[in-house]
Amino acid sequence: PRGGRRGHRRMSAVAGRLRIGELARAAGTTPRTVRYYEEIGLLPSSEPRESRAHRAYTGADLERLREILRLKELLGLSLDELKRVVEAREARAALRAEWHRSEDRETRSRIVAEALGHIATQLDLVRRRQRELAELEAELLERRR
Amino acid sequence: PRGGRRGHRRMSAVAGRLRIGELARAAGTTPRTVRYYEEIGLLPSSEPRESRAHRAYTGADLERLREILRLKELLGLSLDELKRVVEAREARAALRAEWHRSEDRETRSRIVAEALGHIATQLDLVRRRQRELAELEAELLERRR
DNA sequence: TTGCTCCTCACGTCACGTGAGGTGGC
DNA sequence: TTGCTCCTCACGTCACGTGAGGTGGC
Repeated sequence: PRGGRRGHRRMSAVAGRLRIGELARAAGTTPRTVRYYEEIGLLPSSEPRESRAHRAYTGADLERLREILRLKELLGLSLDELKRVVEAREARAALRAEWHRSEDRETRSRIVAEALGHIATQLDLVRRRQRELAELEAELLERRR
Repeated sequence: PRGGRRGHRRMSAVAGRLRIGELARAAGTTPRTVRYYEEIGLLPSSEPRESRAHRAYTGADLERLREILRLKELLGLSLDELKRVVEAREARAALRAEWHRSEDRETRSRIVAEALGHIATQLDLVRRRQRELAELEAELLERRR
C-alpha cells in the first residue's frame, strides 16, 4: 500500500532532470525569470536543444540559480554584476584545476590570493549590509520603547 | 578671515530649504528619483508650487526620503509596499495625538497594540534578512577555509 | 551677464509579468 | 485521449535613466 493508485504521476521527468517549472518553484522564482536569465547569458545551461524542445535542468543548475537569486536579493546586485560574479567564479574553478597541475609555488600562491580577494569582496558587502540592518533593528527597538 | 572671498555662494537657498539636487545628493539618490516618488505620491511634500517653480525641501523631508530608501534597499520593499508603510506611519502619528486626548484606557491600549504590531512586522523582516546574511557569511567563510 | 541647477515632456532601459496561440510529454 | 506544462513571440509594467528644449535664482 504505497505508490500512487491510478492517475498521472506528474513530477520529475527522466533521470532526475527538472523541467523549468519545477526548477523555478524549487528556487522560489518563475519560469519567465529562468528564461530571461538564459536569454542574457546568466544561466547558460540547458544545453543546445533541438528547437522548440523542453528545457531540462540538473541539481547543479538548481544550486546555481538559488545562489544567483540569493546574491541578488540579499546584496542587491544587478544582473550585470551577477554575471561578472558568476564568470569570476567559473574562472576560479578553472584556476583551481591549474593550481592542481602546477608545481610552481609562486603560481599557486598567486591563484590562491586571487580567489581570496573575490571572497573578501563579497564578505565586505555582506558585512556592510549586516551593519546597516543592525542599525535599523536598533532604531526599531528604540521606537518600541 | 573666514567666509568665502568672492565668487558665488552656491548652496542651500533661503532659510535652510534644500533644492532637489541637494536633497537627492544628501539622501544618496538622484533628482529624477525624487520627482518620481512625488509623482506616485510617496513623497507628497513640496507644497503646491506655482507652476514651473523650483521645489524646496526641509530637513524633515530629507529624513523621510532617507528612511524610504533604507527600507527599500535593506528590506527589498517595492514602492507600493513602501507607500503602505509610510501611510501606516502617518496613521500612527495621528493615533498618537488621539492617544494623548483620550482618557479611555481601552482606547489607549488598542492604539498602542496596533503601533507595536507594525513595528513587530518590520522587525521580523529585519531579522529574517539578518539570518539569511549570516548563512551567506558562514558559507563564504567556509569556502575560504 | 554668465553658469549652474532647475523645470517639464517624452522616449529608453532593466527585469521581469502577462496573455495569445500553439506544441510536447507523462 | 485528456490535462497539464511547456514553447515562442510580443506587448505591458515598474522604477527609474537620459536627453531635448526651455526657464529661474544666486
